[in-house]
Amino acid sequence: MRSSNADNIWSSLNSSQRKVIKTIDGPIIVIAGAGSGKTRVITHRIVHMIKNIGIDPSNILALTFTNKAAKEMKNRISNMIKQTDLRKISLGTFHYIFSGILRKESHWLGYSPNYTIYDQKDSESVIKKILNDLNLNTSFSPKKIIRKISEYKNNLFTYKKLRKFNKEISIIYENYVKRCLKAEALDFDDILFHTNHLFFHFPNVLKKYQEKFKYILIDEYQDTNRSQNTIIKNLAHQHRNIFVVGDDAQSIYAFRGANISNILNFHMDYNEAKIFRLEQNYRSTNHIVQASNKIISFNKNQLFKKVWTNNEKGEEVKIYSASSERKEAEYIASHILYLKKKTKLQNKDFAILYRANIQSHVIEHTLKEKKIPYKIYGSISFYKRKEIRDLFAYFRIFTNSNDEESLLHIIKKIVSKKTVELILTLSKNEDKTVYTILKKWKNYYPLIKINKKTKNKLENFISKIENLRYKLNDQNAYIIAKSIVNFLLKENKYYYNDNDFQYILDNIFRYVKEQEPLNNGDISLSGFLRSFFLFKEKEEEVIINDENNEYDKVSLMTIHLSKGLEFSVVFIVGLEENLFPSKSSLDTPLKLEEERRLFYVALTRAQKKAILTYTKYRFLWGKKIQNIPSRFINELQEKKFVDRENQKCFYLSTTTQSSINNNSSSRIRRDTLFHEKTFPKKGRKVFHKNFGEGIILDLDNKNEIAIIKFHKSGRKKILLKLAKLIIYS
DNA sequence: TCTTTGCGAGTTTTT
DNA sequence: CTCGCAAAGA
Repeated sequence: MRSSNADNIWSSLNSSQRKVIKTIDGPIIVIAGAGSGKTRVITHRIVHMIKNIGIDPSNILALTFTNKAAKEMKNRISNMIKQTDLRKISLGTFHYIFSGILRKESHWLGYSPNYTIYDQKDSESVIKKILNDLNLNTSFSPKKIIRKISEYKNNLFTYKKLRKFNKEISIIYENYVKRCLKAEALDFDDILFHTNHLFFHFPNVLKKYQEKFKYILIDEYQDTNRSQNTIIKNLAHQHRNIFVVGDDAQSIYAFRGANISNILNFHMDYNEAKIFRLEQNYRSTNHIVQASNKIISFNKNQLFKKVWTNNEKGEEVKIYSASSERKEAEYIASHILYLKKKTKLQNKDFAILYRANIQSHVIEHTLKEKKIPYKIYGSISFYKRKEIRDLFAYFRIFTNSNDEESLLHIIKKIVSKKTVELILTLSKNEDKTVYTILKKWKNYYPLIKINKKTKNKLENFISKIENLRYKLNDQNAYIIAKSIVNFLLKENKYYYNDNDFQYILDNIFRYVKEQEPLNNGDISLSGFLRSFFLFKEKEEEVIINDENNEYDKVSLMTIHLSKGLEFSVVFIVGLEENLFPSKSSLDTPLKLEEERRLFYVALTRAQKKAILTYTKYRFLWGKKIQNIPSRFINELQEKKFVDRENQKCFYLSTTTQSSINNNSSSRIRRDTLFHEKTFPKKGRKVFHKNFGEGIILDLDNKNEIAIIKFHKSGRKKILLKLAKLIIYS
């Protein structure tokens, strides 16, 4: 029997979407073009499965790549089914879902359920210690090493297998794995890697989850890496009810190990698989759809698909050429104001998308100047603050006392470096964790040479921590966190002694509360930490410059972050060779195609209007560079759907362009052309992020260092290469 | 032991 | 410039 609600399920769908939803059993792959109602298909399918077919919601596993997508899906479903049913669905990101399973099954792997999650900073610091300990002098930075290890893990390559190919990295990798195990810590890749390990070595556990997850749905399948795909294959092996949705044209995470061949090879893994295509675009105007089709046609590697639309033609895709990045930003700002006046558009209907985060500075400044409220998506800044990192170190050792990174972070502030080193050596010799040594301090301190004061300090510290841990056992996250803060306020005279801290704490909790729909009511401290460390990267940072209008803001973000979103008007900025496509992508055709897909993603975010901008000169990384317009602009040279707002900008044919790219001497010559107005010059007015307004008094002969007189803070030497400086013309 | 100073390195995209 | 680290100074 169908309720009226269930009828609504069908009314908003077209016939091909309905067909996709009605096929429940067996492997299914849906190739869904941009704007074809992908999310709607997944959400309605889930609702249909539960309400019409009667499938138990706890048998459903739905995986997404971003927290944003998971949240969006939950919201949409929640309007159509019972709350109790919603809670039973396993819906979330790969990392979130499998970190939960690892918590439940951790005993198989020798971990505590309260294992710590290491972020990249933690991993880097572990690598640094390893390099120190092993006395290795590699040419690779810890960052590069951890990226390499990450790549291996995502391809399920163990250090043992690696030994033959790259001994040096393999040894570091091995040490890293052992240290993480000892600390009971998992990094992002471990969450997937260990899940694979679990399923591979413990068939009974695998069987349990195969039985539980009878129906598996995966969004953005083109972004799965090997590690993820293997988990899925194992889980789906028994019931084979696997439903994946993807668009090869929108694969933009190859640098993270995403492998398009997963989508191309789906029918090899499941030869009975049914293939559906969703090709009608509901999002964008005809001109935008045409332009994006044109762009993607330049890629050789792709599945056959023809995205089309019945929507109105709309305006042409606009291309604007500015003289400098400052002028580019001004154009964007004034164009927003103009469109707002002319139409009913609000701030929130606009998005400004860029390739690299660094491009946001000038735009932010200009928007502020023109009093346009905006918000910027990116990493959260408050976690970078020292107090917060300290506080979280305490949180983490409360849930997992073996977490070496966090413990050392704290101890370093209490005793000297030398003492820390002595303890570390002791821990190594005795093969005990640092926390164990401190806990049985009476047995251990006679073994090392330290003075009485230090000895007492540590003794004091550990007994207080142990007391508190005992007292707070099993309390909820909020109570524990509050007690820790109080404890710190009493103990340490340093930085936190005011309401400031309470405010920050409230912020953290509010943030996690916002994620609650994803977190299914887990209120333990380790649950809190898990969601915090898995979600924190994606939190949006809102810069308030208009208190009255909390929700109506222009969005600024990288194109990567914009995936899955849509806006009426989209600005894609900085369309210049070496920036977009990025410099490092130019050496291989494969990387270049990924950049093109990235551009495709950007363009297809737009519903009504897309505006592409590029500059002739850009002040980037300390140099004034004369830019060549991006090849993507060239690829759109079709009068039908493109409108060049201001000029006959100097187009180069593709052949000329590539010859310029290959010829580095001509590029150097271009770099040295400085007749543009917004570049540093004596007497020019500037604005500095910290020092405010000023005037350039002098420049060195390479134009690298400027002497600037600031109205407020006086004379300063400024390194142009790195200062976030805005130069007025 | 705590604070100050000085130096080198770093810019693609992120779960 | 900003961050982190190491060595010198108080």
